[in-house]
Amino acid sequence: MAGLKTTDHYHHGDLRNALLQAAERLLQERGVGGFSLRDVARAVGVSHAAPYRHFRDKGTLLRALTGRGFERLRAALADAVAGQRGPEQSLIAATRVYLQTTVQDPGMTRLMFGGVIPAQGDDDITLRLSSVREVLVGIIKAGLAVGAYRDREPRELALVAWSSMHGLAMLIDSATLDVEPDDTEQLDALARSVAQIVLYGISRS
Amino acid sequence: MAGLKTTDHYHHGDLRNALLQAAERLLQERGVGGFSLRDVARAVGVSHAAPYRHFRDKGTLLRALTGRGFERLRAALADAVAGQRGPEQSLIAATRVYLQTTVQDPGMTRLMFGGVIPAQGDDDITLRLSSVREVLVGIIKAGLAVGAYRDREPRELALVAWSSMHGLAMLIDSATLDVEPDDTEQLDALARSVAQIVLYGISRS
DNA sequence: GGATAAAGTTTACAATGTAAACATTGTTCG
DNA sequence: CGAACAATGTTTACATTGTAAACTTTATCC
Repeated sequence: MAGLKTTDHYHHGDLRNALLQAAERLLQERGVGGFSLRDVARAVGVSHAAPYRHFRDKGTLLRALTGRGFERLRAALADAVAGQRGPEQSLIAATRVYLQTTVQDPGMTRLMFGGVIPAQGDDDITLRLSSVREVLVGIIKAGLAVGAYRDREPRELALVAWSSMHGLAMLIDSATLDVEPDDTEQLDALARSVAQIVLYGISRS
Repeated sequence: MAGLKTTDHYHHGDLRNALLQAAERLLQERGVGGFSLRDVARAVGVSHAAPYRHFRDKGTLLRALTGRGFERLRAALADAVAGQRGPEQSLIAATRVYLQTTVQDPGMTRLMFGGVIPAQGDDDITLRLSSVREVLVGIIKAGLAVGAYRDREPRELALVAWSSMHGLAMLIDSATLDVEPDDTEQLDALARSVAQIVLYGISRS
């Protein structure tokens, strides 16, 4: 049985998770560049080659991290949607949360959406990603069920909503838009503005 | 006078531009990762330290490249808008071109919007970037002038349009959406779909 | 025509990702 | 119980990279 004593002996006990955790912290602090496997090893207090017993290479570790990121995004979205009354409020809330989650941790966001990682081919990521999509599609379907939206494929409408919130998030994250990431008021205002117009756009005229 | 003879002597003649050109090609071929200054130097046939006479460091070269990217995007957008009749067609055309330009060269796109570079503080980039924005704002203003759109700040409406096309582009570029980058038909269809709904959204009901 | 600046080169170094060989610990089966 | 074996760490080694420093060659200017 794996001892929880975390004795600083030869075997760590739960190195894989410790590495992921440290990596996540470093990612937040120094961004996706300036992120070295050796630093991660150092942070955990283990030799620089030790991570290779748990991850084939740097990319594999990063991919595992990415999975966590998508899972958190999914959870945040699902939470946001859960507490809302109608599909309209849901979409606005989702947009707000998407923006917040994504701007709050730029390192993770870049990892997830920056194309650093070959996400294709990774089943875990593909799965979690489609879970994120499903939340958005779910919002749209709810609206369609009430007859509030234009009669189109749910996926098509969801894609527009997703693109809008995602684009806004990326523009902010890449500093293309000059927005203070900590100014939640401004963030919420932007989210509402965009979500509102998307709602106009997908609603029956 | 700077000789154009390009003799392979000690002095290259126009190394700065040669480096940028080679760098752009490498960026396309190998992406923003796997992009080494030394490779660039090699490609031009010059010692690995030579680039430092023209660029303070790797980041500076990349920033110069980024500038080119934004300029091309601006030009492409301006061109697309120029040949259109009304603001509606302009927006659709702009979306299509934005998508195309951005998906066609993922390396450059990631460089421009991937947050690899500290774009803030670079006057050149800031300028070119706001030129891009101005094209979009221009489209909106044209629509507002005809009284076609909701009475809001042009910048607000432009932001929605920008977010939508940008988000769609980024989702495709990051392989989050499973779209063949070469399938221009599908790309155009997506662009039209998104632009159409944005138009619905910003139009007077 | 010689001083000086500009543009290249060579040499050097520290950091990184990763492979290979080795060491230590936990586990399993006679 | 103890010996084989697998799992998990460590050390050593190497090629690649970014970048600094010292040196060399060419162009320019009085």
